[in-house]
Amino acid sequence: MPSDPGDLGARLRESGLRLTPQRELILRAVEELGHATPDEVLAQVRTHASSVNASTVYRTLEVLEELGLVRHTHLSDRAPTYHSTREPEHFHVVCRRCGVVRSVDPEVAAPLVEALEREHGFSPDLGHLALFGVCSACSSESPATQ
Amino acid sequence: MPSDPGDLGARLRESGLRLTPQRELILRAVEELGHATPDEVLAQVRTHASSVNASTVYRTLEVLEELGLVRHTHLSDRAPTYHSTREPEHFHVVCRRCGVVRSVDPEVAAPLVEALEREHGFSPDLGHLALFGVCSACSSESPATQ
DNA sequence: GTTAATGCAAATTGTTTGCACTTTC
DNA sequence: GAAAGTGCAAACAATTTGCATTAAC
Repeated sequence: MPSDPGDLGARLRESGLRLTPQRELILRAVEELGHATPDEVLAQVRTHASSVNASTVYRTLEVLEELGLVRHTHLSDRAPTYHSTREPEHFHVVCRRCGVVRSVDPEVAAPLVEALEREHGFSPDLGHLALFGVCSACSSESPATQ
Repeated sequence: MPSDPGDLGARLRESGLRLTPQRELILRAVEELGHATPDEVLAQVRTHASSVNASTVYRTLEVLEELGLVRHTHLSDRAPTYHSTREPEHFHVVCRRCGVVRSVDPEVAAPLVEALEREHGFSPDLGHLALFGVCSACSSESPATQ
């Protein structure tokens, strides 16, 4: 699912921004990795190109997020992870014990979304959501341990 | 709702840990502040006591969390915020535009919890959850802007 | 040729660690 | 008085910023 550079260029130009090889490489890296921290994106870019600077990665991820081409979420207490918005919208569940991350169809959360809108006038953004907990494999293994 | 020092002391002793003035002050600060980052806790402690070291705040919040007396969640992309578990269990919704944080009864998310358990065998921990989105005041003000 | 974008190095922010000293039990 | 806890300073990780240089348009 490599990125279509024309699309990126068009989106950038709409906002008076410029298409650079770094921006193409960084978007491509995010798409290849699925979910990745800025550091991982940097490492991935370096497998293709000689080098890109870390600050360029941060600046570019910010730009790509403003353009709506990537999103970020927090899958750990450490660095955020970015993913392409070409993937269908989803939220994440993360197992605290084994660390496994699964993407979940937002439809599952529809009742929650409706209740929050109805009862609190609040429109949640599920794309940013990561829910921590314990997966089935881990809870059957050692139900007592938290 | 100041903390009962006897309770803290008892919990600590159960685990072979010691009751210190710093630990009392830090727990008290968290309870007074409602939701606070380590930095804010430090500042609050200093309004009572001459001084406590920042590393003691980090170490103590970790201990208090292990004892189940406080919990943390991520209400921003920056530092985590801690709150007392004396508050009834809740999760948080955060408005991206005005920054307002509201606590929500976990009952609202019961259908989501059940669906995740049924369909994915996943038991989510709502206490750690912060949902980002837009509150009613902000969405009526300027519905177009994200 | 203008202006945006990048690279680099230094500054910031949030957090952790090693170790000598202090305090609790 | 033994072991746990604290303070302090230094190390660390992730990110941001200022500014000179480079590249897109």
